[in-house]
Amino acid sequence: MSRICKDGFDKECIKEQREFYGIAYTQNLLSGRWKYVILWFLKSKERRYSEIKAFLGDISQGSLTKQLRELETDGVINRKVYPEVPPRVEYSLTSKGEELIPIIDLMEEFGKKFGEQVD
Amino acid sequence: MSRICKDGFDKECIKEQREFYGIAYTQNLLSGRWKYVILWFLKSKERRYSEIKAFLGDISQGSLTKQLRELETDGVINRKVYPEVPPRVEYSLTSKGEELIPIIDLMEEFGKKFGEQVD
DNA sequence: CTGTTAAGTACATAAAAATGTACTACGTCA
DNA sequence: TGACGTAGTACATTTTTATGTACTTAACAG
Repeated sequence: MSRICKDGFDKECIKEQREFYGIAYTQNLLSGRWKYVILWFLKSKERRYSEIKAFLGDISQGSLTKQLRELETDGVINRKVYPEVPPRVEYSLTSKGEELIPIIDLMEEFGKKFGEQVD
Repeated sequence: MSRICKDGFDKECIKEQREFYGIAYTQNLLSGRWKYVILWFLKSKERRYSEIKAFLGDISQGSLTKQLRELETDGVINRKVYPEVPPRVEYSLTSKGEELIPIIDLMEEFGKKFGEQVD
């Protein structure tokens, strides 16, 4: 998913005057090959970096880190680092992130309804 | 937004076994720089190609046509051609597309709530 | 006969996003 | 001393998306 604004959501980029400011903001936040799935996975409980990576399977480390950083920057996930060796980092939804759950749920429902018809 | 599968949603690409099949399907359907906004714009009524283009403003013809074709292929919008000259083409949501409205609405709500804090 | 119009198409190019490979840090275990 | 494991970083490269420019079609107005 390409962001409407390449680097974060720039209010100069999509002027507030534009009627579609709302969806544009949200879609920007969620644009990225894996973000929906990551959020979906964090929905039930906090997860370690390695768990997320294993769950997604095909994602590269660089990409995963990037997506997580963006989600963190956008305030939808928390990153908690445990000062241990080897390192342990746990990701969880913030309260803002929790508010995305209804959207994720509807999307899953929609996908289940229409996606599997193709089988 | 990058599609999880480059060319449509290939069930070989994301195996059904995967728990995240549902959201993956939906996010695939909606991945594209302008799709959410296009659907949002079609929400209230059918629109002509030129209206959509004018509304989006910055989109190129090629991109717009591509996004519309994908949405059509995925069955969320209808394309009605009037055999006139100059041509007239009207786009509208299909019933499947209508089912995306609640998602669009929630996203807009979320965006309005969190997006404008940045002002 | 020529210009105008809407909705495209075709193709080369640019920009953005994702990937692969290699490399790091640091305590612990043997 | 040296390998192990987690969560990264760096950077070059590939893949995917989006863009820009030019061209098309056919009826109608002048």
